[in-house]
Amino acid sequence: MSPIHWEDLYPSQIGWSNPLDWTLRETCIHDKWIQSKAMSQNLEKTPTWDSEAGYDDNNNNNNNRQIVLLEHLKPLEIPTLSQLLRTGGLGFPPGTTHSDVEHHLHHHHQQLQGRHLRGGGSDSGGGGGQSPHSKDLEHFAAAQRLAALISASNMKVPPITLPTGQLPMPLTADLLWRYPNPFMPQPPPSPLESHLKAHLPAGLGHDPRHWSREDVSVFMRYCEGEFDLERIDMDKFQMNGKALCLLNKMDLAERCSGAGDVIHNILQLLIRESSGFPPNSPLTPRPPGLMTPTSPAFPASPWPLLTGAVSSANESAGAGATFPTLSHLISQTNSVTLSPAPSIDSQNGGSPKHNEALAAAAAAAAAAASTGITSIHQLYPNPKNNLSSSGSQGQGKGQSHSHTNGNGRAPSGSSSHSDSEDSAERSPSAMSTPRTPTGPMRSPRDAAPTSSTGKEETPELNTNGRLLWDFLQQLLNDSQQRYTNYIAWKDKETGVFKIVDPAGLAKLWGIQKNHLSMNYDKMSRALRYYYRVNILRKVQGERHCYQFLRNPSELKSIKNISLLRQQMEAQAAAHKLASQQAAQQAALHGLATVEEGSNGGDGDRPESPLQGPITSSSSYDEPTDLSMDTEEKRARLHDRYKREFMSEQRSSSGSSAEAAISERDREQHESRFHYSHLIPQVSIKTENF
DNA sequence: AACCCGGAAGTGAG
DNA sequence: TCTCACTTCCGGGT
Repeated sequence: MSPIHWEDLYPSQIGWSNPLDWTLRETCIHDKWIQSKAMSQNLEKTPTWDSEAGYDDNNNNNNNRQIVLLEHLKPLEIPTLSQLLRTGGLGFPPGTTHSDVEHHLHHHHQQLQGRHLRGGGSDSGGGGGQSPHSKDLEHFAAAQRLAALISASNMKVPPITLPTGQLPMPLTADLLWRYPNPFMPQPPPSPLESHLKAHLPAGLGHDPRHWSREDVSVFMRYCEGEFDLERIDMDKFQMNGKALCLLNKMDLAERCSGAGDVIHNILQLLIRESSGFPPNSPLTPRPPGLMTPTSPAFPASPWPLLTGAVSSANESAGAGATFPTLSHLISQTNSVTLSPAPSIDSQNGGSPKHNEALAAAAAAAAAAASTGITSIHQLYPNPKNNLSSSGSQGQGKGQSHSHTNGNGRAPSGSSSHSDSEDSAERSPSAMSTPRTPTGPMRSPRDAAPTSSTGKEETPELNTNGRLLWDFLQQLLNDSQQRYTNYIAWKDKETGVFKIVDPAGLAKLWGIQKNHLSMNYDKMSRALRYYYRVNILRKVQGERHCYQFLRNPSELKSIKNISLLRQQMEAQAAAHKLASQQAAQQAALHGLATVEEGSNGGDGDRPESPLQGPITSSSSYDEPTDLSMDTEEKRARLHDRYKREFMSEQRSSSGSSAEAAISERDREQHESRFHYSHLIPQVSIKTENF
C-alpha cells in the first residue's frame, strides 16, 4: 500500500492535542475541515476504532473502546471512513482500505506508547512547540480524531454513562463517551516533575487540585519567582486548585499572557505526577466547548447544551440551571470557588466579558467534573461577563445534555431546568441553592441539598433530557438558540413550537435515547402520547407545530406520566359525567320529548350536539393539578365541569368557551404557562371509561 | 407523499 | 415481576 500522508489527515493548525481538548479555534478549524471533507449525509456501517484493540466491526459491546462523538460533528454530516477513503478526503491514496488505516493507526499508536510527551500531554496549542515526536504525535492525534470520527459516524452509541459513580461529569450533555481510554500514553516522570515536586513552596500539596485559593496564590507567586514570569494578576486567579487545574492553556494565557504556557505545563506535570493519569485524560473529561471558551470564535457547537449552560448560566443562574449538565454539577459536595463571587443577574445576560465568564464557567464546570460544586454562584466568578450569543447560531447540531442513564426516571432529585420560564421565575435565592441535583445522582440522599427553595415537598424529577418533553424544552430554551434549525418557539408565551427539521430532530432524539433508527414518525408517536396527558397538543393545521400545555417545572413535579394519565382519565370521566348530567338537564328543560333514560346511564355519544363544543373547549383537557389527590380533584373537576357546562348552556356557543376558559383560568395553577388558558384541542379519549 | 392519528405489542431500565 | 416511557409497527385518515 502506498504510504499514507498523515500530515494531510488534518489541518496542521490543530496540532496533536486530544480532540477533547481542542480549543475553540481548533474546533472551528476542524468543523471547516469536516465540512470540506464530508461527502454525504448517509452513514453506513464502518468499523469502529478501539485504540487499544483496533477496529471493532460494529461491535457495540466493547466498553473499553473510545467513543467520542465529537461535539462539532454534525450528526448527519459525518462521512464514513469508506467515503473518506473513496474521496481521498483523508489524504489516503486510492485503494486504501479499512485495514490499511487500521494498520497505520495501530502503528502510530504503538510507536507512541511509552514515549514521553514532552511539553504537556494535554497541550492544545496549535502546532506550536515541536517536540522530537511532534510529527508522530500529530499522526497519533489525527488517528485519534479519525477514530473518533469513525466511531461517531456509525455507531449505535450507548446512552451516556458516567465512568465512575462519583464524579459528576460536565460533558454529559454534549458528548458521547466511553471510558476508559486515555488518549495519551503514560510518560515516566521527568526531571522537571521531580524538581517541581521537591521545590514547591512548603504547605503546598503536590496535587494542585487540592489546593485552596490561598494555595493557588502561593503557587502563582512561586511560579512568578521560580520561573521568572511576568507579573501575574492575582485577581484573575481567585480560585482554588481544582478550578485552576481545569483552566487550559488558552485560559491561562488570557489571564497571564506570558506565563500561561508555563503555568499550564507545570500544572499538568503536577497533576500527572499526583494522579497517575494525564489531567486531560478522558477520566476527567471535558467537552470541547468547555475546554477553551476563551477562543475568539465561539464554535458551532452541535451538542452544546453544556456550553449552553455555561453561557446561559452567565445570564442567569436560572438559565444556568436550565441545563442539567451544568446544573447537576452545582449540587455536588465539594466546592470550587471562583471569585469574586458573582452576582448573576437574572435573565439580563448582560455582562461584558464573556470570554472570562466562559473560561471561568468552563473551569468551574470542569472542576466540578472532578470534584463537584455546591453553588452555581461559585461557577461564575465575575458578574460582569457578557455573553453575546456566539456566531454559532443555527449551526449547532446537537443535543444530548445528559447522561441518559437509561431511559428511566431518576428516582428523585430535581431535574435541571430546561425551561427559561422556570429560570425567570427562579429567585436568586433559589439560584444559590439550586434544586437541581442531577447527573450521577442516584439516590434521594444525593439529591438532598435543595432546601431553601421551599419546594422540597415536591421534588422534581431528574428528567435531565431523558424524557422527550424535557429534551424538547432544552433544545427550545437553549439560550443561544443553537437548535433553531431543529426546533423553535413559534410563540414561547403560549408554548407553541415548531419542529423545523423533523428528521434532524428525530435524529437528535434518537441519539439521545440511543435509538439511532429514530425517525420523525416514531418520535411523533411519542409526542402523541403526550396528548392524552395534556403535556402537548397539536397545533391544528400547522405542520410540525405543537404546543406545550404544561410548564416544565410542573412536569418535573409530576411523579410519572402514568399518574398524570390517571388523573386525566379521572378528569375525562368527570367531564363525561357532567356532560351526561347536563344533557339530562337540558332534556328536562327542553321539550321533554325524550324518554330515553336508559341512554343517560352510559351514553357515550360523540356525535351528540353537546359533545363537540365541549370537547374542543372545555377544561377537561386542562393540565392536571397533581398537587391534589385524585379524589379531591375528581370532585373538584366534577363541580367545575358542571359549572362550565351550565355556563355553556346559558351562553351562546361562542362565548361559552370563553366563560369556561375564564373559569378555568381562575383555577389555573400558578406554575403553568401563561398560555394555559388557551383551549387545547386535545385528542383525549373520552370514551370507554 | 407527507403528515397525522392512535392501537397494539415490544423494549429496556428501574 | 411490574411499571414506565417510550419504540416500533401499522392501518387508516387528511
